[in-house]
Amino acid sequence: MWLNSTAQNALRAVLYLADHAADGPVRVDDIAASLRSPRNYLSKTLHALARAGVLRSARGPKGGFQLADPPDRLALSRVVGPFAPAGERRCLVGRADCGNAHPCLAHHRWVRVAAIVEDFFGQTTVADLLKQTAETRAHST
Amino acid sequence: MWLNSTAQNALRAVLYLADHAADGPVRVDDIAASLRSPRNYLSKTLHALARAGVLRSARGPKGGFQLADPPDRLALSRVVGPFAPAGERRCLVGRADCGNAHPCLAHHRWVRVAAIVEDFFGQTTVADLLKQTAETRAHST
DNA sequence: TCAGTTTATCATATCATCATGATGTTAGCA
DNA sequence: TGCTAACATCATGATGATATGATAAACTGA
Repeated sequence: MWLNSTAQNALRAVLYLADHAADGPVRVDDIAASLRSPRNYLSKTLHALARAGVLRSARGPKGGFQLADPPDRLALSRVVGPFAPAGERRCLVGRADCGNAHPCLAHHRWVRVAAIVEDFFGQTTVADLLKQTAETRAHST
Repeated sequence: MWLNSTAQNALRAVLYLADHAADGPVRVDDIAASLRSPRNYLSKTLHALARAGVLRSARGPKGGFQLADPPDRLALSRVVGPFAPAGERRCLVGRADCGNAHPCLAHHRWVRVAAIVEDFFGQTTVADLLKQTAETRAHST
């Protein structure tokens, strides 16, 4: 819905890595198989995350990808940001000059909603999502 | 940001039509010139809105487009909905089977945010946005 | 150093979206 | 009827996202 499929894959891969943090570096093949995601395309995506400082990558035997920071230091915006369209504006109708100074008709109502969404990505960490499962498991058990 | 450019054009065109409701049918050429939007592409977009019951279209002299309902009966979701990707799911990471029964890791936190956004589109009407300008004008005058 | 493993990257293919131009279709009016 | 105005639609192309396959580069362990 809100994220393009590349960003979705990136987020799923990061969650997978966070869940397998204890295993050390994880190979692209393993992640791709688990997510049922195309290998080389995922490789490119993960490499972009490495460039963004979200992951660390290592080549050769014993190589693979792992988180560069602990999950509670990793906000979703850092995972998803590298895959957002370049000129991402905040105007609902796409006006380049829309802002508090020159608002479009929808601006004042829309900024409030947009802020909530941005907060979600900025405040929620990967650790929060993993915690969520722990709670769910506690309930369902 | 959140809407593709077709949906943005649709919304801007509808706002334009609501603002010029008194003029009777408005020609595509006039709308396209005002929005600086490609004529034929806009025509296709407006036709889709007509099929969706948002607009009425008439061909020939004295023809053009106009709103099918009063602006206060026209929620933004009706304007924007016809241009949302078909399989639009609500799962943040794109899992088809994600829901309260089989939640993905992000589900519980994300549904709250998604609901707020959906409320915005469902509750806000075109009339609300026009009203907004009136208020802004009142302040700035 | 050499062989094997794994990521990095390039060239290319595919598909949907966005867009243009040409042509078809319908309505009003003399 | 026939002309003109206006929307409707078709064929085609441009662009960017998604994806595949081949190859390069780097690391490990022997």
